[in-house]
Amino acid sequence: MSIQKPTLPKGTRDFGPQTMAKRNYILETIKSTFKLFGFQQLETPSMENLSVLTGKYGDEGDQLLYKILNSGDFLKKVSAEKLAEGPNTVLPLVAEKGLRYDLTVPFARYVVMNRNDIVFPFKRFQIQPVWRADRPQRGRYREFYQCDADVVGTDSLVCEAEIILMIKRVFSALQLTDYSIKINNRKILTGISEVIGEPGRESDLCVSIDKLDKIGWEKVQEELEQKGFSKESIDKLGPIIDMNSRDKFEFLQIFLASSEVGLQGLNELREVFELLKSFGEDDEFVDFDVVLARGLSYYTGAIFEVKVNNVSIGSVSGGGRYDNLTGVFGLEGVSGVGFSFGVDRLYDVLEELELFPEESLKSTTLMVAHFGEDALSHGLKVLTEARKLGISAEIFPDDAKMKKQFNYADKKNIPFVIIIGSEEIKSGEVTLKNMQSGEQRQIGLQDALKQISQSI
RNA sequence: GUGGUUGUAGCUCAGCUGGUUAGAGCGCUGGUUUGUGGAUCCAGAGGUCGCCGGUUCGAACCCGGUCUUCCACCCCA
Repeated sequence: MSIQKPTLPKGTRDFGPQTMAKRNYILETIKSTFKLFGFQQLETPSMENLSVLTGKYGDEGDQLLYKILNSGDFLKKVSAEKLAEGPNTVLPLVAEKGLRYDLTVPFARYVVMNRNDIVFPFKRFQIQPVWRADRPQRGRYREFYQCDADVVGTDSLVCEAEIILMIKRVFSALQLTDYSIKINNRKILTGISEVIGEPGRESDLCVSIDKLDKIGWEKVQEELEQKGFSKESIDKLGPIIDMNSRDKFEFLQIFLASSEVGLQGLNELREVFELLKSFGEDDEFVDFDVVLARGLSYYTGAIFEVKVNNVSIGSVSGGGRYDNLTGVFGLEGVSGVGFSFGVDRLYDVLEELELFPEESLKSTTLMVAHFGEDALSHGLKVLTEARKLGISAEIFPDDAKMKKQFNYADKKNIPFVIIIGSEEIKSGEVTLKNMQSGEQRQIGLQDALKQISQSI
C-alpha cells in the first residue's frame, strides 16, 4: 500500500495561524462596524436546495454551481431513457442540493421564509464562504468568503449614505488612506442610453462602459459598434467620457434634460451627498464616476465600487441598490441596498502595503519555561495567576532543554518568558525575561505579572 | 467553458542537446554551551524529480494522458 501525498481541491486554501490572525483583524474591523451601524448577523446553511439556487445567476451562473450528489443510491430515479436525454434531464434526478453561490440569494430566501417575523427595514450582515466552480486565478478561488451587509424594506437614501460611512470607517481603522469610493446611479446610465438614442439598451451599454478603465475608449467604441449601437449614438457618448474635469452635476443636468429617469438618478445622487453633509461628514474619498457601471444587471439605483490606489489589486468592495430582491420567491416589493467587502483582496492590499499591525500577529503573551518536574508543577500555578489577570499564557509542556523552550517562544513571537527552576523555587521569585530586549531579572510573581499587563 | 503556462528536498530554485550513487541557499535536527531564543562555527537528516503510461540499452530531461499552479478570454469577489 503506497502512501499518497494529501492535496487540496483546486481553488481552495488552508488558512494557517498567522494568516488567520491577519484575516481576523480585517474581519473583526468589518464586523464591529456593521454592528455599530445597527446590522445584525445572519448565517445560512452552506447547502441550499438546488431549486433555490438555479436560475438566479443566469446560464453561466448555473454552470458554476456546485451540485451535491444525492446520498444513497443516487441513480435510483435515472432510467435508461432519462439517461439518454442528457445531463440536463439527469441532473435534477441525481442532485437536489447545491453549495451556496453567494449570500444574496440565501438572504432573499430567508427574508421570504421569515417575512412575518422580520421587522422592516431589516438590516443584516453575513460573513460566510461561498463556492463557485470557476477556473481559479490569482485572487479568484473556488471557495472564498463574502462579507455582505444589506438593508431591505426601505427606499431611504440614508442607507446609501451610511454605506459610504461604513466603508470610510473600516478603511480608516485599517489605516488605508489612499482609496476612492466610486459612486454612480443606474438611472443615470438609463438616462444616458435614452439621450443617445438607444433606449432600453443600458445593459449592453453598462457592460461595455464598465471596461473603459481596462481597455480604453477606442475599444469600448468598437465593442459598442459590434453590439449594433449606431455611430451617432456612440459619438453622443463622447462628452460623457471626457467630462472628468467639469462639474459633473451641472453638465449632466443639461445632458439628461430630456430623460426623466436620468434626472431622477441625478437627484438621488445629489441627495446622497447632501445626507453625507447632514451626518457631519465630508465627501473625502467619494467620487461621482459616471462611467462606473458594474456588470451586475440587477442594480436599479445607486452603484458603489471601492478601489485602493497604487496597489495591484482591483476593487475591494462594491454594491448597490436593487428592486425586488425577493420577487423570484413570490414576495414582491422588497427592495434594498447592499454592499460587500472582498476580504481576500483586502488581505492582499494590506499585505502589499505592509499595514498589518504587529499586535495582530501576537498569539500568547507569556510562556513559562521550566527545568524539570518540580519547576513544571510550580509553573502551572504561575499560569493560573497570569490567566486570572487576563494574560494569555502557556507553559512548555515537555521537560526540554532551555534552548528548545526559548526557541519555541521565539518562533511563536511570545514577548515574555518566565523562567522557573530550583533557584526560583527556593527564593519564591520568578525570572522574567523580555524576549525583545533580552533583559531579564528576578522579581516577585505578582510584580512580574503586573509588568506584563502594563506592557500590553 | 476556450487558449496558453508551471510542477525537482519543508521553502526558493540549479541540473549542459537523455548517460552511473540528483545539487545549492534558506529552513529543520543535533553539537559547540547538561539554567537561556533571535546574524557565529561544526555535523547530520531529508527527494518513487506531480501522477500514470509510452519511446529508448538507458528518462528529471523526449511523447501522450491526467492532476496541479499561474496567465489571458468569458465572467466575477
